[in-house]
Amino acid sequence: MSIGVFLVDDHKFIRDGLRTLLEKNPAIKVVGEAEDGRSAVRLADKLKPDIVILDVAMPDLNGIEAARQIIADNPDVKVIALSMHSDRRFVAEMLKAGASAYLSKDYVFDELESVIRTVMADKIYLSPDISGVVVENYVRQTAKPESSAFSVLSDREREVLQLLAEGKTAKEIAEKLNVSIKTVETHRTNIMNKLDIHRLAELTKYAVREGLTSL
Amino acid sequence: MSIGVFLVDDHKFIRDGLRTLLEKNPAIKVVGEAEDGRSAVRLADKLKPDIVILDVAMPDLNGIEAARQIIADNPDVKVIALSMHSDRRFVAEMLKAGASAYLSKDYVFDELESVIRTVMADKIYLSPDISGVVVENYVRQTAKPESSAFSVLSDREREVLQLLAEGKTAKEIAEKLNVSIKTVETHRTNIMNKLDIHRLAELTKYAVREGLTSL
DNA sequence: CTGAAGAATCAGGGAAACCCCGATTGTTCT
DNA sequence: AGAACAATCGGGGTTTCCCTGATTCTTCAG
Repeated sequence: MSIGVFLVDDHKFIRDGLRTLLEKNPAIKVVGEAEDGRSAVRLADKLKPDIVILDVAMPDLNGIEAARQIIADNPDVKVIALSMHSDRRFVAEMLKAGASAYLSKDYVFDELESVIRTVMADKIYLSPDISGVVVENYVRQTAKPESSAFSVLSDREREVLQLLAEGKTAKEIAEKLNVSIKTVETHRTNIMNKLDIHRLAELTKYAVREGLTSL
Repeated sequence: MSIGVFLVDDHKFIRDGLRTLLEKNPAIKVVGEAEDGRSAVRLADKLKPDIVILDVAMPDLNGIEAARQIIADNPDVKVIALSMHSDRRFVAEMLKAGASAYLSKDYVFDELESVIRTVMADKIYLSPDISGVVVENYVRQTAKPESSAFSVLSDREREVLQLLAEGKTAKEIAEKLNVSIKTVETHRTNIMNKLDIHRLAELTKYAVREGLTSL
């Protein structure tokens, strides 16, 4: 039986590239695609893939958050994270979220097959440039209490923060999340209190720094 | 008679470093310092320096805008721009603003004296890594119509945009600029219309991309 | 020189955001 | 079981946002 792969990336040409690459291997079948985190979470439940290949930075719901939710819903799925940059925070958080592999896009086309073999064997795969980051972080792990959004904010709050930083109004967020405006406003207030940032502009910059949204 | 130099940088340690460096030369006298663009403009009028050494990225009023205003008020002054990065846009805009020199901070300590000699002789000085950028830009100048904030927005609008992106409210900006809140709000509206960006979050990200503010 | 265009200034008014309350439900951890 | 926290909603008041319209002044081309 073939390995079902689900592709999630906001750039179509990358999805196409991955699909082409993967379909050269008859043991692999691409069962679906998504271009943002939210639909990825939704589709993952339906498609029941063996592997999700997931971009770290995406609109609407970022890759880390999406990974968290996908893995929570489907404990057996293997998540392979793709990233443009080898940003420390992303790597750490992705792995905490339960990803099985993290590779920078430069290496994707060379490594993808061996990555899939590795994760299917329940092992962790890191591309060469990432391993360094992980080790380095591991070494000085005791030094920093690792504050940042990912520890202070709850999942939902990070989600709201990302949408806020993408320019959505409370109303739009409420509609998207299917909750009341008041709920979103409460989240916003709580976020601002937790971070001690009371200006939308500063919040936006914070979100960019934290990788919750891109410029 | 000695050459009067006015130092403008938001990092004290850089001002200190420059001062130490400059004062080794008896022909040079540091006549003052400022740590943001707005006070730089104000002080430049009083101090009447021969040379202003100006950081490109600063809070409140950025270096490019400050250079524009300082040169407008004091046509004879020589502006030496300092920059962390050799960003194309900054270089181009700084030179358009009338700066006499542009050097990346890596080179400051080696070159500063010869830079001062050069600009005092009414010549333009570019540090090695910058010259390349300028030439490159010159080569492909015909290609791009060079849109970006610097051509669409008026001086005042850029100023307001920067303050907005720094998290200031309309009220605070109004106080700082000594105009009515309504004026600032109109500027904001005009900015949004010109850029076709109608969300503060997106505006903030735009300002960061354009280098009007930093993360 | 004159009219058009742009820049800077300000006001009114409706929508949205912000903020301080309080409240319920469910989970999790001690 | 109780405490702590997350997520959900509501009331109600202040402030900010944002759009429309309007005036003055400068600039610049015809």
